[in-house]
Amino acid sequence: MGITERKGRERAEREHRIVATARAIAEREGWDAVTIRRLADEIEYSQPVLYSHFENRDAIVAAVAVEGFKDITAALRTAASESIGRRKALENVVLAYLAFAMGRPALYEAMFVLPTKLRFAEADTRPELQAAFAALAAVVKPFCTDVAVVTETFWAALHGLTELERSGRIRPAARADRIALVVRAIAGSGSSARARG
Amino acid sequence: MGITERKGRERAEREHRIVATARAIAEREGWDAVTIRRLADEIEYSQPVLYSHFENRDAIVAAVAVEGFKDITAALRTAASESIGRRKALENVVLAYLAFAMGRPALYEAMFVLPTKLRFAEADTRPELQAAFAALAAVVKPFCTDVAVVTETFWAALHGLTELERSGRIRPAARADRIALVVRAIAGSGSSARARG
DNA sequence: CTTGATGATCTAGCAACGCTAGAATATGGA
DNA sequence: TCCATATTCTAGCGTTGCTAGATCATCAAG
Repeated sequence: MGITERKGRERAEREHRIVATARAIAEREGWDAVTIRRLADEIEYSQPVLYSHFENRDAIVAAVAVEGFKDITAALRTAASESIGRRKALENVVLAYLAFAMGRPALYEAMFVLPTKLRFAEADTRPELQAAFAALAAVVKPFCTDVAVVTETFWAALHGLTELERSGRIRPAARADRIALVVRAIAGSGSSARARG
Repeated sequence: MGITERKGRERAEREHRIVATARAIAEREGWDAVTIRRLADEIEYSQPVLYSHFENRDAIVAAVAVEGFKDITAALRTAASESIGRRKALENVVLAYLAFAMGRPALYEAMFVLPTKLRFAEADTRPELQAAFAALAAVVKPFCTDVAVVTETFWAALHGLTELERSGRIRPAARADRIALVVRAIAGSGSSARARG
């Protein structure tokens, strides 16, 4: 009797459709357009059904954010693995990070700007978030001893560059210069402590 | 016949009260609590009066943000001027920036996080915003040639550190280490190009 | 002083929001 | 066939930003 299983699958699939629809609307029209009524319309169920899946609207945004962390982790890992040499890896990860943020502004917004209860750097941190952090740490590690601190600061620089550029507070034209600055700050200007990998 | 002038003064004073009230509510209870009805209540006028001063709610938030930029400019200037030596000035400005952001989260949110039409790095940039940028540039200038690029990157790092720590994504305990890292990245680890001031 | 126009202010209400109580419907075992 | 359970829906509450149209105060002209 796979009845319960079938119901469970259908339920899981519906939940996935909610998240996918929310993400699609947000990326096309912004998060303001993602209303419970609109989502209910698009998945062809009434509004209360959404609340049997998620506690409230924020929980839906958070679910999209978690998807975003999976995606960015994959993007950063690819950027690192396709690079030759640790310095190039560092640089390509920076480029990949900014490309991700600029290319999917709504997704990035869900991950970092909108009020969320997702926590980092704590015991209950979700694995998706830890994985993203680890992907950043991987390319930083060859250049330092205190990996955690450097990764956090590195990440802060990337996030700051993203937000300030996205809100028009720093000059887009100077992006490459700023990136070079960050890379040099971590990898050093000359050949680093040990020779190139 | 100062009638028109008196009316103008009263109007300006009422506008100031709106902004001050919005800021006060936001800092005490968060921006969600800043509703048009609430503001109308507190200034003892009806709601449409607010719309004779500001186009919409966002414009009120923006007005508070501009006040915030004046405040942070003052804080950064003080931190710099009270420091002995350019490296200490840089370090104290970093501390002042983070103290400002952490001490007035709602104000900082209005300045950087909430959707605003305030622009930077453009012709129509408001003087308050330029002044804040200049205050950061002042302490960076002794350590580099391309002041604009370094200031933008410096600012991005500060903003990133602020946001990631405020949203619980990096460890508060490691703040001092991260700050040291940023300061060293700009000022250099040993004595900088020229001797200390 | 009265009148009429102008501008300032208010009352009342619209449409949309997140969310939920309670009715209606479908499901599956006795 | 009947009932209990679980699922889904209808309808609506309270709140939001914002606005049309009524009301009121002000002041120059007659």
